[in-house]
Amino acid sequence: MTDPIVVLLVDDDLDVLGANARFLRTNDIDVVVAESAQTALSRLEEHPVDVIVTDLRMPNCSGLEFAAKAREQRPLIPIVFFSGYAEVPDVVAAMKLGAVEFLEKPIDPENLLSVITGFRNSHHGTAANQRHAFDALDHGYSLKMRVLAYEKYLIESCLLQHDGDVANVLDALQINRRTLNDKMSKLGIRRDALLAGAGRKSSG
Amino acid sequence: MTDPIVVLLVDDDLDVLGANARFLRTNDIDVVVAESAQTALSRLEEHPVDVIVTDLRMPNCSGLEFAAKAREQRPLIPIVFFSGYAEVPDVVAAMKLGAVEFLEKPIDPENLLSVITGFRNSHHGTAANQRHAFDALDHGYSLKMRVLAYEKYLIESCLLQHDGDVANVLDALQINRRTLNDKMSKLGIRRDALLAGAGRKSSG
DNA sequence: CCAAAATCGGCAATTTATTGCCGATTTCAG
DNA sequence: CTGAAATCGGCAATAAATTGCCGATTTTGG
Repeated sequence: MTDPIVVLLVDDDLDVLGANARFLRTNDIDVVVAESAQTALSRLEEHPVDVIVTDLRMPNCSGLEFAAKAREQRPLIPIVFFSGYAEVPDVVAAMKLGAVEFLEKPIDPENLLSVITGFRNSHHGTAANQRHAFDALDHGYSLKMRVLAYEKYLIESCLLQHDGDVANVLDALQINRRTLNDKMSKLGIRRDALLAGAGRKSSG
Repeated sequence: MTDPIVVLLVDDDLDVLGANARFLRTNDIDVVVAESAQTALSRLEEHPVDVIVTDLRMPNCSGLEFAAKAREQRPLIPIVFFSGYAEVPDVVAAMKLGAVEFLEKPIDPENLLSVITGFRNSHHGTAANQRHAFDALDHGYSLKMRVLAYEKYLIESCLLQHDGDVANVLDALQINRRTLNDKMSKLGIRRDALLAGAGRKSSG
């Protein structure tokens, strides 16, 4: 039995918020709730959140603004939006921001659950932010070197995201197991050291 | 400014198709038209297309299916969808497939033009908008795809930096000329279009 | 127009990467 | 400790990328 998934659920409608939280909890999801973007940002600092599920439309601060700020704290965290009156531009903006899913209100609880648990197995949505940091070390090396460095970065990120579960990494990267092992060897990626260094997710 | 951008415009409504094509052509866009997904795939083989602009809903083959097939031929080509009755799941699916933009019908021609020329301008300087297309591929794509996207980005940047001088690029990237040509062909990089878009610096 | 230089694609030899199969080792739960 | 599951590396067949050489085409400069 692995650690439960921690979901940060954000909705200004307290009835809906409570109902969804209750449903997720009965399905072994660890739910942290917030009724506003501001509260949610505080919760994000306090708890080791794995997935953010947020309403797009909220009174003070829109879901998009909240997502942008949340990304500053947690660049790699998957964000799921939901909304009842989403216009196409809203959806496009959310997806460009790196949303991994966009659900329509009213939410089908079973669907939400399957989306959330889906991340445990195949984790989509690598953040764009992290690559920006990566790009900094660019100039002066050969194409092959830079591409290899990028490949190394991608594999390490994916390994970390999947908590070292090789089978999941193979699925996410769509790569042969033997090939992954060869690449890791050649690129000097050590799975055990990576996990030890990251200090597996646990209590926070 | 000979041949800035080649756009493959796909729409089963021939009136709309013709009108949009005409408008783009009067604005120095090289437009290849197709009234079906099947025709579009053939056009894609015949012409050096830079951007695909396609209707989401078409009789035989939906825009999503077409986009998936088009990606097999040209994995990194930017795709812009438009649709009049788009549901949220459609938009989400399109964005996950790597769409760079999603427009609503009726199309504002000026808006379409600015989206398309946005790609051209992106070739200037640090390729900010190009990065968008590049980032879009990050959602659940294979390691190979992501590495190819990065390789394309590096080659294009280097070409621009050296003002299209292939000999300098070979030296900078430490790569064989034959290999560079193969990669450019495979990745859909066209030196002339790249330089036309960036507006070649004349001297020094 | 010509001539020189640069760019590009076809082809085949060479090198490298990918993959499946085998068993060895490690990890994990009881 | 024991058995089951997961991970890893060696090896060889296959697939793909890289490279040099050839000439064709395009661009540059008179």
